Amino acid sequence: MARIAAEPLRRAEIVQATIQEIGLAGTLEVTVAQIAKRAGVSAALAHHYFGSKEAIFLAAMRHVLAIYGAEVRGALATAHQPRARIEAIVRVSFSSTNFRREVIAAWLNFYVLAQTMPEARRLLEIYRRRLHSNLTHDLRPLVGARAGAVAEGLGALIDGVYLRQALRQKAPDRQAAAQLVMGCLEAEILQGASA
Amino acid sequence: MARIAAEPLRRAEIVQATIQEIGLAGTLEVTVAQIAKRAGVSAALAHHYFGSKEAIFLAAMRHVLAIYGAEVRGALATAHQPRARIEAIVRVSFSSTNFRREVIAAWLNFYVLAQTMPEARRLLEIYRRRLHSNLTHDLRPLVGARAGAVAEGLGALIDGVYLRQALRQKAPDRQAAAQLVMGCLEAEILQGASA
DNA sequence: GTTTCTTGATTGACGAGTCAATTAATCCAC
DNA sequence: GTGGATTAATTGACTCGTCAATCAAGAAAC
Repeated sequence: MARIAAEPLRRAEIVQATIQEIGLAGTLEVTVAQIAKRAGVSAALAHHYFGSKEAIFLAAMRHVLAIYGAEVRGALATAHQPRARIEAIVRVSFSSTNFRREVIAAWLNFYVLAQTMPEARRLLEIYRRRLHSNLTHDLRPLVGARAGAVAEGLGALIDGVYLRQALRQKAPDRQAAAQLVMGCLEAEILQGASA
Repeated sequence: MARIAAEPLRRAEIVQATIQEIGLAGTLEVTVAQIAKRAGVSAALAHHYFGSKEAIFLAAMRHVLAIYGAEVRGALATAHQPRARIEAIVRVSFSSTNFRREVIAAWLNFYVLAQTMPEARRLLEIYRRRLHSNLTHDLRPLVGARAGAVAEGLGALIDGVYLRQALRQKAPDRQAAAQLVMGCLEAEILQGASA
């Protein structure tokens, strides 16, 4: 038995390589051989640990979502006012991490996967529910009972703005993206105040 | 020479079959043979008319965008008040046509394509510019100088809401989607009035 | 000497694109 | 009108390549 557990290490390397290859191709049309080569192992080993290509993709998806989740938690840890916390979430959603080529490719392809792979759809649902829950919590003091509905809108807006920035010819303008979303939030808060 | 021009007819059939196959697979991982079979022709003929699989996909993308554009024009033709015109655009974006399985699959996969195929990105840009221009035009009377910025936000919101509705487990709630977007519009108008 | 790690080799299948050949419609010269 | 020339429409068969998954067997650790 190899003393140090090789399995977790290899798995991580393969997941990392998968994300990089997806970023390079822009597609899920990457071969297990390419992934394995980048990870410095044989294709057979990748199959040995994951069982199938599909499982490799799912592991990669979980990894990307986990990183996003960790970033959000990190940003929330230092923000305490409701508005600041919402802005933290928005900024993380448009962080440079999330606009790296591989991450963009991962998200877009996960949307495609979610159509036909129940597990992929489930993962996406989890991401959305957590975002919704975070937003609703901090919106409550700002817009009261409308918090849930506004969170729904803000979540969709974040996705939409991300999509548009990700597919621009020019480099993404993260500042503008955040401002657009925060501007919409201001409008919703004002409406709440005047209603 | 075949009297009746067979080419346009065949091309249309192949494009139609392509969209259906993409919808069925959820992916662009459909073979030319599958497409051709559904269109009732040989794979060789598809290659003969389009030259490559990539060209077939682009033609399908153009077709989906053209239909969307036509629907928008149709809806705008009967709406004359600014607010009604904007609502018409929103409703068309969430029309049952656009939530058909094939159309959803087409859009999601075109996003993926746009990362690496300049022509696909260009087509997407055209769709966005037209949407932006339509919205800005009708927003002017409602929010004045902020029309451009608000149009940007509404456009992104439409995309985001569409994405979320398209990937829900449950059937898309078109009514709720439209209301969410229109609600956001109201907030923006109120903000304009109070500023 | 047993367990884990690792791979080369292989299998069995599929797929994009090419090509030569077949069919059939249209034209034109007479 | 008629028969050959022309051109478009169409395909089956083929090429060359790829790829996911399997397996048996080789290292290496304990």
